Amino acid sequence: MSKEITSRSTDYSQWYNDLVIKGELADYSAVRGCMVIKPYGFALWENMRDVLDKMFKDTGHVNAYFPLFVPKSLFEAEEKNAEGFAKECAIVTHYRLQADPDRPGKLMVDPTAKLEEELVVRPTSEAIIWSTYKNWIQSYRDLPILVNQWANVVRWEMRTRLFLRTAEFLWQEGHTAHATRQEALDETVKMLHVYADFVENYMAVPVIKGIKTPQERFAGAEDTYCIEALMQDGKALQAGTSHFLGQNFAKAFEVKFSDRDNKLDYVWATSWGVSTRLIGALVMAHSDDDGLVLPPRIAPLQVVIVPIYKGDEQKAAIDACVQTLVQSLKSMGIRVKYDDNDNARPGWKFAEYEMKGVPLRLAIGARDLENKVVELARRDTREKSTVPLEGLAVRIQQLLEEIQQQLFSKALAYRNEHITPVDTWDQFVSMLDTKGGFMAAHWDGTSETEEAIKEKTKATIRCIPLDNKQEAGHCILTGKPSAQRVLFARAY
RNA sequence: CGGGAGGUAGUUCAGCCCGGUAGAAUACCUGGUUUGGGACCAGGGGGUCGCAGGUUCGAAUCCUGUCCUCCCGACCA
Repeated sequence: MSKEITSRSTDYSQWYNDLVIKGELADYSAVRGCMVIKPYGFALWENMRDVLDKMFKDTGHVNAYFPLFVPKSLFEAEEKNAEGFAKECAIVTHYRLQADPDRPGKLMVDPTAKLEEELVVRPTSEAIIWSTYKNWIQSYRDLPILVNQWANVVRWEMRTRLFLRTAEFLWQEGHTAHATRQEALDETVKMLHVYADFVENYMAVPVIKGIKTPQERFAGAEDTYCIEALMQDGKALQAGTSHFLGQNFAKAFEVKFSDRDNKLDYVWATSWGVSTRLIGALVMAHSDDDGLVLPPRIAPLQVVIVPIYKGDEQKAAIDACVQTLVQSLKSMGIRVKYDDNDNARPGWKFAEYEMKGVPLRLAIGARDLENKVVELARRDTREKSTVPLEGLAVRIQQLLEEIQQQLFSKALAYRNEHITPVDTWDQFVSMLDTKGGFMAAHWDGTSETEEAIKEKTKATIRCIPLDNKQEAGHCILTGKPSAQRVLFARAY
């Protein structure tokens, strides 16, 4: 039919696009590199956002909102940060349009409405936020500041991909200010763990927690911590980052505080973020050639019920039975939909909800009603079974939990199988090409070698895992001594 | 930004080479029969052919420009 999906083996990229478009997560838009997030995709984002937001609040953070625009002079204050983002900034230079005298009915930029100072559309908000924190902080009593903002940002990427890299995307960015280096470091690591907790336990995507090399570090950070996930095509995806910013932004924006001994010092900072890119990770981690597979804890719909009937009489009997079931499911907090739309037949609905990744599907017909059973189908395993109506709601609740665990276990097994220790250059190259995934390899610790490896293989160091095992060895490229293995992969 | 492909009905596409007033499937609307894996019959509506210029008696078709998308590459906290 018109909704066929390209298989992963035929064309992985096209498969991904098909899922996003045909699964109705998002659409292309009239704006280069920008997508429309459709209601189903946005419902998914809302679920993710709500869980994360609660986690942030449970760890003492509060939400605020800062402007979309950053005056250029503020933006350039922290030089490394500005330099890192300069190539992908959208700039507002004018504030008015006027009728175009040469083209009736058309508009042109009013050349007299040029801004004194250009405004940068935020690619990240450190600058505007730290220029504000300057006014909020005078004493150690004003610290810490633990603020998060849910916002959109713009990065003018050369090549975009739905969810994975769009010119505009939604995210949250935490920006915290602390009195001591240690406190800021603790916060950086704490939020990394929050992210890992969320991605693993709600999205069912296993991640490796680690530190970026200087080469891959956030512009303006002293250290960048990250969580790295593995996709089904063997490429890695950076799923979230948490940055220890040191005193860089405090110095750039002159944010000082008096400590207990009345000595002035610069404030210590962190920032951390995850974005709608996580949806891309989710899609690529679990889905199959029949469509999306969504983990129950964040699936917009957890259960769909499809009636099968001949005539109004049967329909009415099924309605009555389903109504009770729906009520008990809803009372347990389960997101359920009874799809009794008469325009689509059962087979069509089955295919549709499989495409959309609904974890559980119930089919109930007159035959089932007589036997007091329903047909229960799992999206993840495609298993179908006939189960009694008696105690169904509880069983569904358990099953959703089981599916959640199963998805994680499966993804974890795949991920673990794809961390390959390699000891020679030939092995490194051939495993990258044939198997993919992470290569655990020795590296001499220099940016030059890292760059050379990237140039030769397109593989980058995804991270140095936290609590990494120390082990003497030799760099796979240069043969120089190395104290530990780091994780290389080709990445999105 | 470089290379390749593409934009025609809501959607997927044919028509373009060789200019002559726009087509299929599907979706949609109406009525009926249906309903346990993407139903069937009958009738019906829907497109200034991405946009802007140009050539021509005449442009979906030829030419120029421009916008948007996809794939590969470069770039990318």
